[in-house]
Amino acid sequence: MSTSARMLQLLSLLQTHRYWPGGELAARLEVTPRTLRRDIERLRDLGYAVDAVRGVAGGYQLQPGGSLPPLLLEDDEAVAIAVGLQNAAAGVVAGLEDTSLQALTKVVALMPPKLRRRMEALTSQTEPAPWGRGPTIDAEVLTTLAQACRDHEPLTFTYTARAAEPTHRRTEPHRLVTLGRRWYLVAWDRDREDWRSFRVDRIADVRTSGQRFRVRELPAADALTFVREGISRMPQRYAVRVRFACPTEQVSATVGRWATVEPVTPRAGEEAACLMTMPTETLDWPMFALANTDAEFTVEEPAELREALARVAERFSRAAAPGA
Amino acid sequence: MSTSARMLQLLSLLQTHRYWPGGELAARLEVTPRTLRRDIERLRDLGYAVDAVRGVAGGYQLQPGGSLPPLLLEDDEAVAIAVGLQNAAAGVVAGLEDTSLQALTKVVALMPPKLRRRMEALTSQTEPAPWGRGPTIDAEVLTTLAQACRDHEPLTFTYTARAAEPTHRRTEPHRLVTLGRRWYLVAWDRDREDWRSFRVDRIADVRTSGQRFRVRELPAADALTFVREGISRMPQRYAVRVRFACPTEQVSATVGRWATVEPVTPRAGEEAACLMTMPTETLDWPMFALANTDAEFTVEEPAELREALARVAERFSRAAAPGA
DNA sequence: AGCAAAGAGGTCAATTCATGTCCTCAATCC
DNA sequence: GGATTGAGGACATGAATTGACCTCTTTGCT
Repeated sequence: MSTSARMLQLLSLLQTHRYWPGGELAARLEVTPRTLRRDIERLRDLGYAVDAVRGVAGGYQLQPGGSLPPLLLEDDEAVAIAVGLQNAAAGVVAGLEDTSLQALTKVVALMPPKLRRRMEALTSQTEPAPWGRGPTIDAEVLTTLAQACRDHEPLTFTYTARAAEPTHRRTEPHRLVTLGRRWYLVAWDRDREDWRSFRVDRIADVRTSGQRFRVRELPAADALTFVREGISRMPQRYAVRVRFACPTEQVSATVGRWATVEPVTPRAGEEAACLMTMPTETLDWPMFALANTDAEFTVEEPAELREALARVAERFSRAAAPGA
Repeated sequence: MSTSARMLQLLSLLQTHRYWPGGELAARLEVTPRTLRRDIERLRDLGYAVDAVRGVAGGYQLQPGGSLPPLLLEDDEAVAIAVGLQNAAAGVVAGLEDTSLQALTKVVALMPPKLRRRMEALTSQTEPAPWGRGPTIDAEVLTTLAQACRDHEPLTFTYTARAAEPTHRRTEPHRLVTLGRRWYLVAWDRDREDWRSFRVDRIADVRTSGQRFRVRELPAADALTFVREGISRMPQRYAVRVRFACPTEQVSATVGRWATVEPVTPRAGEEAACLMTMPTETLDWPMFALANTDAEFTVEEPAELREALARVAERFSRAAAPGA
């Protein structure tokens, strides 16, 4: 085995176990202990913190150092990472979408096909968050887009705008942005000769040509504002406003960060009161929040929520009726 | 620079961009193009699929090959991976807890302290799943335990059993198991001289001595059964059973994999019917499911759910009342 | 069609590097 | 104190690496 290959293997071995007796490492690498010591020295020169314990039952271990060493992952671990990152990119971990996507792109781009298939299989059976994260995105599509943006490769895909026939698009991808649990691709449409933003979950059959294009300048402050401006002209979602007759904490404990809760002045006979504001696309999740806060409330907006509540109340009382 | 270091750097460069003109790579590595070609050849010999595009504007790119190359991650990416994995280990992605933990252990063990701090900071502000995943676990505790189990290192920690004073424990960790969104450590308690299972979220102040111990044999088929036997003597949760007057698909679309839904024979006047069975600790989530399936249903078990439904129905109808 | 750019790769000589052997020293545990 | 295990210097041998120079092929551009 060549020296470089051996160094990689040594790093890999050091990552799987905490302690490695020098003799055992030397045997695994099929070199003399002296050479092993030299290899360890080389690793140290490269900046990796290899600790050694002397004496009986001594050995080597890889310590956290100044920088992260190259990670040598087992197949299963790589799949776990990909699935975890996909979740994170989908917005489960707020604020880390971009970075997660970046890491995901790197991992997916290098994953052998069999691992990719395993990942796909696992993702499809992953439960989407109960409050409806919206349509699931395909990791492969997303990472392909990210890569094309990064490397300025032209993209073609079919796009199915809502309530419309699928259309074929030839684009120069510019950037991916995430906005309210959704991913959008900002790209120059070569046929329409204009900038467009595409919802990633409506993109399919992505193909890169392998070419590269010259970057154009986006006629907006940045990609995010471009998308936001485009969306603001779209039909609006719900803007839920609910008034609770209980302290702020009780509500925010349930709805967490997805809604803003502010205290308001309580009316006569109330201990405390607060107002929950929550932009949302579906009414499931606000209803869940309402069910779980054990407090009286009134719906200020929207009327649809009031109707939905009435329907649920009826079904629930029928189900809870003793005769049922 | 040594050859091995250069190979690692080359791999790293190839991972950051898709295309690299050979000349640029050679310049970065401070070698002649000929040597670069030889390095590329070496990488190929190591099993990495380096593609090349010839001709004008040609270059190299790293393709997915037979195995995953050593991942060279940026700091941010590593943090994103750690956070994503922690989520996955916490049970967001069912069925991947073990592997995620394994990968997380590897990443955390090698993360420089500054990254670890960034990870901790991010995790703490991560929103726990809305339906209550239970107490959050500390990634560092969890990975330390995992490492100690793997490497047979004695562990000491303080354990706070429920409604009891914290106690100091000296243990020989055996295995971590996950059961119903919780992590348990199965370990030999050196002071009590017996096997115990500890809930990880109640463990604090973990310390490893760096020693190693001789493994004992667990008096059970495996660690999972050991924990399960211990838990089965604990107070029971709810076993929800609800009958819907709608097709199976309509229900399973909402509750997904957290509940089993089986078709049952419909009564007179019903199109279809099914039975949902769902073991749970809190009633929030089944209520959410019930609200979202747009179908009539009856609660067979437990009585508490019926009562909770009645309470919610009342509050909801009050809130939906026109006078409100 | 022809040309320039860029990768593939053979050959060779000079040089560098890696290896194993043998040695002494320094911790560490029993 | 002795055994074990890592650290590391010295040295001879042999293998690997490098750069220079060359030819060939592919590709895009004019």
